Amino acid sequence: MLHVTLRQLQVFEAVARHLSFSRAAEELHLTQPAVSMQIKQLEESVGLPLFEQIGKKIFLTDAGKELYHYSRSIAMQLAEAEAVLEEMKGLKRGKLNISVVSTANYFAPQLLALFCQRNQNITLSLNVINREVLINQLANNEMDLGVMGLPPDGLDIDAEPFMENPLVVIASPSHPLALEKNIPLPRLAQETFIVREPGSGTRSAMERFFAQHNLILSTGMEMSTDEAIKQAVQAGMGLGIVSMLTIALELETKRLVVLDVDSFPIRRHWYVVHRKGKRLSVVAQAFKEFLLQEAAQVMQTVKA
Amino acid sequence: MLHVTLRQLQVFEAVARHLSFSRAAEELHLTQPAVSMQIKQLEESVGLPLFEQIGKKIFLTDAGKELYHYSRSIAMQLAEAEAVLEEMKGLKRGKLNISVVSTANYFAPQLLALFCQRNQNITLSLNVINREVLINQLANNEMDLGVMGLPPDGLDIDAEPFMENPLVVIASPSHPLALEKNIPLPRLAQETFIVREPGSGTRSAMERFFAQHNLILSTGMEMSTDEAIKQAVQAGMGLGIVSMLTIALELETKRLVVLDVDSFPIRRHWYVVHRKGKRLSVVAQAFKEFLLQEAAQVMQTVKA
DNA sequence: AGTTACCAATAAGAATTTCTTATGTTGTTT
DNA sequence: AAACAACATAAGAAATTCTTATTGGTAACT
Repeated sequence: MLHVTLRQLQVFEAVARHLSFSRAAEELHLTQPAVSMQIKQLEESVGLPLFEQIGKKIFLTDAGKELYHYSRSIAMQLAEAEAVLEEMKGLKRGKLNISVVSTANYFAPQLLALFCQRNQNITLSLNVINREVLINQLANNEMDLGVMGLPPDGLDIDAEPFMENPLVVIASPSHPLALEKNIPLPRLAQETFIVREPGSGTRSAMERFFAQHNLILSTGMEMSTDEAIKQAVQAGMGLGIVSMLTIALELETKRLVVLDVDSFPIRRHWYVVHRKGKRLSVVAQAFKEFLLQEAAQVMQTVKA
Repeated sequence: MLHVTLRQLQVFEAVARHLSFSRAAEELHLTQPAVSMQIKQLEESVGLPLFEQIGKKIFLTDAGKELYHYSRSIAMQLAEAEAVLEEMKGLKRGKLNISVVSTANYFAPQLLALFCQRNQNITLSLNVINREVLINQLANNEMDLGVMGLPPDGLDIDAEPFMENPLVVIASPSHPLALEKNIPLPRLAQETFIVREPGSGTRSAMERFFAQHNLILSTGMEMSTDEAIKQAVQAGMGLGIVSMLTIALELETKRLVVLDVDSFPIRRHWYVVHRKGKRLSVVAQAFKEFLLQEAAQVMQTVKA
């Protein structure tokens, strides 16, 4: 490999531009011998003379002309790199890789949209995956930030709650319990529940809740999305437990109702998570703070 | 300006590629701490972290990914520059700027063509100009090599003869002297000569020759090209003095004849010239040697 | 848990590179 | 011939880039 230094190329570029060692030295705030030496070394490692002196003036040799071309090109690249990195420091630009758990799909896009609107030039990629995959990504550092309902225990995770995530029992409006008030919790044991697949956050939260209250719930069908559960509940196939945030539309259009069960809603939160010790990029840090400080309020506004 | 070194970028590129400081150190035949330091300095001058360590593995940050892109690009440029310069060293490639005096136009192209044929990848530019302009270019280092009939005295010129350049007297076949033998030189004083413009090499050689032999020649028309002189002589407007090389075609087709005058032909030579002290490029050097060693022979062959 | 292995960070000093000052050489100008 | 302008050269100072030796932290294996 050619043993040229960037310094040599910079000096060379200046000399070639001025066609003068002394002028170049001035421009670079160097002494003239320093320039001479750099050029000499450069010529040495290139193996060809780059300048020729005819009388008082100096000229570029053919080799010099070629190298001048490349020097300028490299200088351009560097300047561009500098500009890009400088922008990244100022949050003006950056990439943000976010993974959210399926359920968050009902509100995350709105938050992301708002954040992007405020901070132009940010390239954002949103990954909607289930809880298990997200935990995997977290372990392998394949994303900047994650949003999930309940951070896992084992791993070293930095998780902070930023918004409420009430789980409620939903039913078709025609369900016998639809109009009742203060339904006692044990009453649910008689009902069939349509649940998410094992590994889902909602599913495990639900199981833990029933276990805590010494209830055995009869699970009917398993569905892999909240959307499917809502459909099944609407069709009268049983009750469901979902995040309040996912059913705004169905409540409004009276396709579903929330049952008034004792001890409900289950009070949970949405967490923004990243692996402990991960150095967040400026953009990621900004988005995290945006979530912590404004997400709850923003979602309220949207709902109203 | 960013104070990055090429070394830093090289080291960074290796680390980014291997995602390991130790592997990069091996590849570069360095110790691991050396790599650590280079990266640290690079991060310092960039102002952003380039890697992040999660557990045992390291990953590129966004800034790192950007810089990686530019590092590779710069490395490519350098490799390309190296290849080009390496080729130039080996004569495989190069540029050659040659200026020839107008008269040389009759043979120079053939020589150049042969040289180019032998050495592919050489970019050649041939400049046909008159003697005065050529001397100017010589002084200003605006060309690699020149070909002229008589090198100027004043300047520091390195001139070497490489081929004969006999000047002969030409006439129309219908001219009274056309068939005479051993025409005495003074006889020419009665004839009218069609000559090149002042400043032309042929013109001054001619004037010097007549002055040496104490003859006053009567010049009729002045023409700025040898081609025009030949036309005029054919038309019977007088005699001409031109280089033998320029009239091969006309002799063959009997449009012109060479007069058998005493002391003729004027024995001159073609010279390859460059400013003294000029560092000839490898290509230029090669062409010069080609002229010195083969030109005469090649032109013989072509004529025959 | 304790041990081992691996990887990167840090510290100190050696080797190398890159500067500056001082001076020499060459070609141009007066 | 002398003065000037421009690059080359030499020697030593300053800065950098290495190496060796050591520390700290994480993961894997008894």
